[in-house]
Amino acid sequence: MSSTPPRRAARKAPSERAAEIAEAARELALERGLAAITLRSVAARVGVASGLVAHYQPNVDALVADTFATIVAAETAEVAALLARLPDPPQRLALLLDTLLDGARLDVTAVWVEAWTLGRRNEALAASVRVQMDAWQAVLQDVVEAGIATGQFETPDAASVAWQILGMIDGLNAQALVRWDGVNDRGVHLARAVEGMVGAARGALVPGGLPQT
Amino acid sequence: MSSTPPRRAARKAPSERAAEIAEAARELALERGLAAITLRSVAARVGVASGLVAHYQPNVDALVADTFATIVAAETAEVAALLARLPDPPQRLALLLDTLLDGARLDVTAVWVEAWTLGRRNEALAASVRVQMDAWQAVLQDVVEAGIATGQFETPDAASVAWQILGMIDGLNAQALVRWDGVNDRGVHLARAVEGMVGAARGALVPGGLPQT
DNA sequence: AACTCTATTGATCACTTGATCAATAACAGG
DNA sequence: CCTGTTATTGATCAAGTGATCAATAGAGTT
Repeated sequence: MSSTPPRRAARKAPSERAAEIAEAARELALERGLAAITLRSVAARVGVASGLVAHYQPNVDALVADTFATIVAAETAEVAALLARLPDPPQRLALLLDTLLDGARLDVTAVWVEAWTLGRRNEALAASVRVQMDAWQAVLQDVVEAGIATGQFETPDAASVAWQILGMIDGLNAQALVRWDGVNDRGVHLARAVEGMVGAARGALVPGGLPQT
Repeated sequence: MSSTPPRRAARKAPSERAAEIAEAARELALERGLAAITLRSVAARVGVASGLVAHYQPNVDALVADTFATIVAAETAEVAALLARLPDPPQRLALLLDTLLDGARLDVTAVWVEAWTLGRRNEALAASVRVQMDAWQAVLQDVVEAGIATGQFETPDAASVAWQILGMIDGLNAQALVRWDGVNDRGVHLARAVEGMVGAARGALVPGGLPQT
């Protein structure tokens, strides 16, 4: 019948507590957005006083920026790891498009979109956004350049094309955030568009590999 | 040497004052974002007491939603009017892409992106966003269908392609909001991608009309 | 000129936020 | 067993928010 268990949180090693705080902030961001990260909300989730959260971060802006970076870097690494297993550049690109459009990461997309806006008033976050965008672009550029090397792609400016593809993916995902219905064959349309941009053969990027049963 | 001019704002017709408030909110949104719309900030800009702003709107959420709609509807109408002067569908589509990517409307893009996020907590705004997205999509679908009618485009699903193009434009513009550099030939790449999606002839959508001097 | 309607005020309330800091208590090392 | 370090607390501050409403005063009508 003990109503409120222990009144004081167990003392932990700084690194451990810092990790708990980071994890709580991450969950909050994915569930309710970056704007839901406040000293009190994070503290409550960890089960700790608000002052402790402040103790571990110079300010809230930094916590938001770090949280954004953590979430997005994990996504980038995850997708990059997926791609690394496929040797063929067109297959890699097809898998990338397919994976990013499958709707399984809409919570991350919401974080991206929010970061674009919040970055206007949070310089640390803005810097983080630029870093993470560069990382994504690098992943894409790698694939495009690999395809050029094998002769399966042809484009004079892999970097620009990579940026372009990234922008398209972001836009389509942001759209999916607001409007699910109305758009059919998102993957197919995008694949077709990207084929044109990288100079791949028609159908080379069709998601499911070979069409038809 | 009169320090504070008139202490009380001149009494005006409700419709006139409402228009002033709407205009002030619009300017604030374009300059500092939708989040900068508060009872006090709008009131200060109009030169009026905060209570008066509240008097003209049921709540702040509604003012934000209305402001968003005003800004975006004006953009849509402006671009639609531009297009109406060109008879040829490929030319219309090329002009549309070129216009939306020219960077002259980045403030509006910022409002769009912010609305996607704020819509999560402001139902009126979310509804407004859906309406305005539909309006944009309709403009695009019109052009695509016109091209199909003349035989210059060929695609089985004009509606989906229109959504897709819209998503791509939004994404590229959002990207430009954060990163200006690094991306060359945005218009050309997008034109190439869209040509593929609508089934237009290669080069049919190149911005400047005929390439080369 | 008196009157009525209502646009306008601005003080006020309840809340939320980030930040600060003296006080407390748990742990480690001597 | 003591003692010093520091993780942790929670009250507190100032700032900002949306909303409310009695009081005020301007303008049109009679």
